[in-house]
Amino acid sequence: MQPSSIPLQTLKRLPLYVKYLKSLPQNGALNISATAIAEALSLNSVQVRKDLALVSSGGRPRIGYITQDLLFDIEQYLGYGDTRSAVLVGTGNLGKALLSYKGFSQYGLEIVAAFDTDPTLAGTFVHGTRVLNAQKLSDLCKRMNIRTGIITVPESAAQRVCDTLVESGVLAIWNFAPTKLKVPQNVLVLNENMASSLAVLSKHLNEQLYEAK
Amino acid sequence: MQPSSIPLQTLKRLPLYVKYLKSLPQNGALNISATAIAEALSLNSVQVRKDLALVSSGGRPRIGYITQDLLFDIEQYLGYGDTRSAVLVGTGNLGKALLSYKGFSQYGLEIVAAFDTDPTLAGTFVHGTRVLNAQKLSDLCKRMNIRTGIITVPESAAQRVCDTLVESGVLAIWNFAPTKLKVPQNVLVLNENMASSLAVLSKHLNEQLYEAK
DNA sequence: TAGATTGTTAATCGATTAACAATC
DNA sequence: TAGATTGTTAATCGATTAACAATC
Repeated sequence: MQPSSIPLQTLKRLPLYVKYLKSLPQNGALNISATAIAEALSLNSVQVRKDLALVSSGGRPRIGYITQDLLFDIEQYLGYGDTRSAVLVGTGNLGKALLSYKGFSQYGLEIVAAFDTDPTLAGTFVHGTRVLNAQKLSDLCKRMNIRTGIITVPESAAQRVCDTLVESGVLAIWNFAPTKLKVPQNVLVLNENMASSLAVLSKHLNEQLYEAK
Repeated sequence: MQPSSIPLQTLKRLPLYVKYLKSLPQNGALNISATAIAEALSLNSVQVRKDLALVSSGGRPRIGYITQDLLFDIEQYLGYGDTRSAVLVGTGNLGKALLSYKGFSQYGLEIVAAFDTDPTLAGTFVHGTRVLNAQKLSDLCKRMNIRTGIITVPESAAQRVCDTLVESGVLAIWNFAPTKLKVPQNVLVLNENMASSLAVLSKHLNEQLYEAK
């Protein structure tokens, strides 16, 4: 497999296709067209065709794709096949919310343990995931070859946690703390930025209310 | 004020500038340069200069901006001045996490009430916010002129909640349910899409692990 | 003055959309 | 066959980055 580089935006849309294909009735039509997918997801049909062409070669004019084959190809591409183990650090409200989120395994991610500095939490379970003392973070990551870390600690602790994760071999970090993490070049940090979203919402409202006058 | 249209990406970066400017020591330098901001946030300096020029005219060569004036201009632009009231629907784990998030008021958003269909929750408080029966959603939105709604209900209920919000005058919806909401053209829906983020993480890992071989 | 920093114009880049030939 | 659907090439669009003159 080539470490081929598809456009980032395409990559982000692939899970939408997976979700839609899975939502189709099992006893429905055998085939699905890019046009139909585009229609259902309110996307441009050329865009969908291009996306699909990048990860599958099963498309046939007039017929479309065999639904199950297409689904397989996309999941294959995304690497959903082999489930990835992840750790979550920080079992505050947001951490708990993520732990309770049922959808992760569907996307090939399994949170094998959660960590917190509060010693009274050690040994407890949150939504079925064991909480361990933060001191054990590095050990467990190394021992289990963990490559993905989710950071849901307060801003003040985020960089320290990040450093520990990186030092323990983690290569991808999903950061929910509102801070810019410093990492080596080979480590990917994905920031979930609520403030940016709020700015977009807020501005839209300003404009709507202004124009309404 | 014009309903001027700055680039979406600029809009998303503005909160980062606000946060950084607020983090500076009160007794520090009076001025700040776009160059310094860019450096601190790991952004391109031309990009920052362009962003700032769009919302402030206080920049002076060799000197930069007066920190407090710049902060005021950005916040002014974002409309953080007048706090916006919002409602949150669905007090599951994610809803609770958002309610506990202290940062909203900082961005001009105040969640005035939360709603849930579970009648046993009615009248309780979650992190200081009152939980009301979902039946009262429409009434309260209309009465309080609520323009922003946050949806943290399961996918199956999301569209129904969305319809109620829109019918009650809400113009901006922050959707955490993994579904595409149908709304009139003047309503903005901002989707918080965890699956897309996971796809990006997952792919990066594939490549890292592949290349490492 | 010298040079750091601004704002702006032009070039580049990445993604979307339009146009269209190929094909089942 | 006719026409729906594919994949691809070209045009457009939006954002980033480079180059540079203006200025304090």
